[in-house]
Amino acid sequence: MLEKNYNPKEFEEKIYEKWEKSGAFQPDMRSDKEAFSIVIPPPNVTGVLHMGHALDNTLQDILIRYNRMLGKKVLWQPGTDHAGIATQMVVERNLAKQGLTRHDLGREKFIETVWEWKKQSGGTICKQLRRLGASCDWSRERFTMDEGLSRAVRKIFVSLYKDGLIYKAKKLVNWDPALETAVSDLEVVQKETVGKMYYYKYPLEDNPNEFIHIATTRPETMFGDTAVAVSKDNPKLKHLIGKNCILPIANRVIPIIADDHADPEKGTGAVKITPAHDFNDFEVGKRHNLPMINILNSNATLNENTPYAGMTTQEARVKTIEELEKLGLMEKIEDHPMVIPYGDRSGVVIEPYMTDQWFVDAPKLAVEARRAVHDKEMEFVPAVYEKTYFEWMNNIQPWCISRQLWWGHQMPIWYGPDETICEENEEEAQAAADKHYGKHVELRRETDVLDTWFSSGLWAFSTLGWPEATEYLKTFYPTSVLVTGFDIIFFWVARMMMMSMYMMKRVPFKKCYIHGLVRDEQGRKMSKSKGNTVDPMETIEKYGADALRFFMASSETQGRDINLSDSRIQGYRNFATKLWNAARFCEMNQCYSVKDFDIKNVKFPINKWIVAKAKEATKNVTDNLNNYRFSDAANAVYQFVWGTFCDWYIELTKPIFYGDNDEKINETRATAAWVLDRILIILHPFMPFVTTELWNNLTTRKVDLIKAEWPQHEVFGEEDKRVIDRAVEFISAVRSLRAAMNLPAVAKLTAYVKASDVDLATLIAQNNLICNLARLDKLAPLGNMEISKDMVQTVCRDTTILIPLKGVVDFAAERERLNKELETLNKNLDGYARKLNNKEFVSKAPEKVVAEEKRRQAEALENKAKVEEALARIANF
RNA sequence: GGGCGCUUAGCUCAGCUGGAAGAGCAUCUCGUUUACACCGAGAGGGUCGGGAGUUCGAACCUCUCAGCGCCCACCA
Repeated sequence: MLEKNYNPKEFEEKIYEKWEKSGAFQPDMRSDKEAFSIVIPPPNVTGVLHMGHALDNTLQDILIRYNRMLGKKVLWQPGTDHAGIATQMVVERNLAKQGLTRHDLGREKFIETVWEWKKQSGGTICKQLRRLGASCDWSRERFTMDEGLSRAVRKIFVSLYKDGLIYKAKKLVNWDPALETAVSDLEVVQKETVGKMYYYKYPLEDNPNEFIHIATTRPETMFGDTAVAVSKDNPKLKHLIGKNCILPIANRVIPIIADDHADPEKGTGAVKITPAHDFNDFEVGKRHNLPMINILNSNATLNENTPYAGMTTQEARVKTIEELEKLGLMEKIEDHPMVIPYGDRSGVVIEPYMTDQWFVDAPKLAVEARRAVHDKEMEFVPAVYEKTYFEWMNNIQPWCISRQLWWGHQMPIWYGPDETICEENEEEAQAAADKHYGKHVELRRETDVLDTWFSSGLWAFSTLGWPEATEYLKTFYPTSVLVTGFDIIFFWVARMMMMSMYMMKRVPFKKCYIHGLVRDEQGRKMSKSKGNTVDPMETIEKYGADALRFFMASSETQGRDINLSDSRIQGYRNFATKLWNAARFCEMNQCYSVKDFDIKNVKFPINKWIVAKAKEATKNVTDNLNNYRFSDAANAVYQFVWGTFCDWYIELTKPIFYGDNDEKINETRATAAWVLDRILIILHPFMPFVTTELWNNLTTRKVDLIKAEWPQHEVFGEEDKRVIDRAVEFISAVRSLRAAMNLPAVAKLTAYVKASDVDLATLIAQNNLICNLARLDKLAPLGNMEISKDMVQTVCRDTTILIPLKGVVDFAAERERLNKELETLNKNLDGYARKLNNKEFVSKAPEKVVAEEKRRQAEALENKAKVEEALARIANF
């Protein structure tokens, strides 16, 4: 017996354990069925589940479960990411609590500590994914720093290097002074701020009483100035080109050069050039072969190339201004709106910084990655995201992949006395070096590690065993679909495309489903600092994982952000309760007691009706899932379960179950059980827990629900829905009339019906059902009976329903009701007439549309006549 | 500056190929019934941001105006 109440806590975790233990998540490799695979976007190994994960993984699990039920060979490949910067930061923060830095430990010991930390806290998010119901094949769990994946990283690195697609260069890069590492363009976030614009002047060398006027937001960088630029088209300043000026404080002579970077309209028209600390100036410096003076230490304090060595940039700025004022060179300071780059992890100001770094030739790799999407080898869903993808790929810059961190894949680069060697391991590197030099030489390994996204870029094939030609790789690559958020398109999707096209010559996934962000109830972005985050674990605790999942699915309309809504999640918990109670109803009525009943043989109208509706709902869910229309799919099940099965079918079965027609009872029991099973099947991908619990408790089963067959190509005929559809409409019409007339539910009424012979017969045949649900004691043909003024009337299609009220009719109210009805009818009739009198409409619109319009007009005319009749009847009361 | 979206019921949002405007929540009225009050029945509520155009027909296509948002680049 089912418990009286739906209580997800009772069974969700138990069910999951059973699934996992039974190997239900593992593909049957012996099967020759079509393969379906998804690689999970690997969460940070030390991360905890947030609502974004809940959405992302719910969608994946729906696709995985659906395809598994379709009988495919299904793999959901799970794993975690070492998340270089993020993880290193966490561990360093922990060390800081003990007053230690990573340097106190040294590289080796520090890395050991990180592994230790990973061991401790690394499992959290995977446990949480289990709680959500994610049916990943955990036996294949991978980690981006696993031996196998590390080997893949080294192999592809060497390959790229030898193909000239990885190179080292001294370039200006984004430098994070807190982490003391280079970061990529994508890891820099630009923030609007109100800063200051400083106007001051540099004296000319040949006449110190003449000046060139400068405007800058960063006066402290002047010690790195190696020129001042003006535009050759600047009539006011071009006479200065070729002269020199004196850099105050430093007292260094620098040239005034002509360069179009200097916009006559901006600032003073003259711009100081600091090639080592500004991306534009760097380009100018290259054009004019200017010296590049680095003025910063790696922690962004000023270095000995400046008079203010050791000061922070802020301190140096204050000092510089003071000095300039003393020298009488300072002119004015204005507020100035500007954008300042911050590190997305560290949150500190990013400095353009000249260092040796390693780059991937992304522009070259982008060519194939672009083509594959262009040729639809990989398709974005929704398709608009390919515009974002192309836009970025078309403007792609070399990708800085070296990080001056300790936690990550150390680059497989060794330096000999004057040679750089790239091999997969030390032995090979040594051998190559020895051969090159003709003797044994000492090698020094590059200390930089790789950007985390380098190894994630290989995820689609490295997790499947590459570089080995494994069975899994052969079977599941390319994967079927990648599900991720739009914020990851550049970081990950694009990199995976480039890496996969380069190494595998095939796309990593055939489809890429992009979803939006989960926001808070007011549509604001969730963030810890705002304090508006909601922990999915708490939601699951409160409403169950199924409710949260269903919320995610039903809210997911392609590509749009989702606003979290507690009331909606609660609503889906209620939905699960509703289903639970419907199942209890079936249980109480011994629906599962009927053996050997073939659903193809149903005879009775309500059963034929619900079978047809169930098939319709199934098709609806199937079609929508096939098109990644999660909300439509979820809503189709919801609507069928609650709106059709519970609200109508169960109500319709009651008079049968409470009656004494055994044949009817038996067939209805069997049908109810069949429909409930069908519901459990099509709802399972969305709500795997409650459906499984019910599946297992209602009767003994030959198959587990997780592997139950998804109904496809059903051969039995299209059952007649018309009879019950008519009854439903009829009942609704009577109920509506009762409510409008304020008739108490206890009052049993008689309804007389005027309709065509066919309709009449149809309705009378369902007499029992209709009377029960519409609270009538009698349903009879009007026949030749005279319509009295005491009858209230309503129309439903071409059927007129008349209910005698024996003196209780409030004629004024009734007149008002009828008049209102008449008004609507007239309005509609105007519309029909306007259309049908329009010759163009009649001649140009498809025949079907015209016919439908005519039918509506005829029906409305008929109804109008009936209403007018009724009004006439009570005119004098 | 470049790109991409959004504006539909009080709220949050659906509406896929143009053919009588939908859901959930909220609101109002009423509740006979052992599946369910985490419930049932009924109802109200929309010039589909403004304007113009294409079309027999526009929430949907085109143009335009207004407001909002996101991404990328840049601002001495």
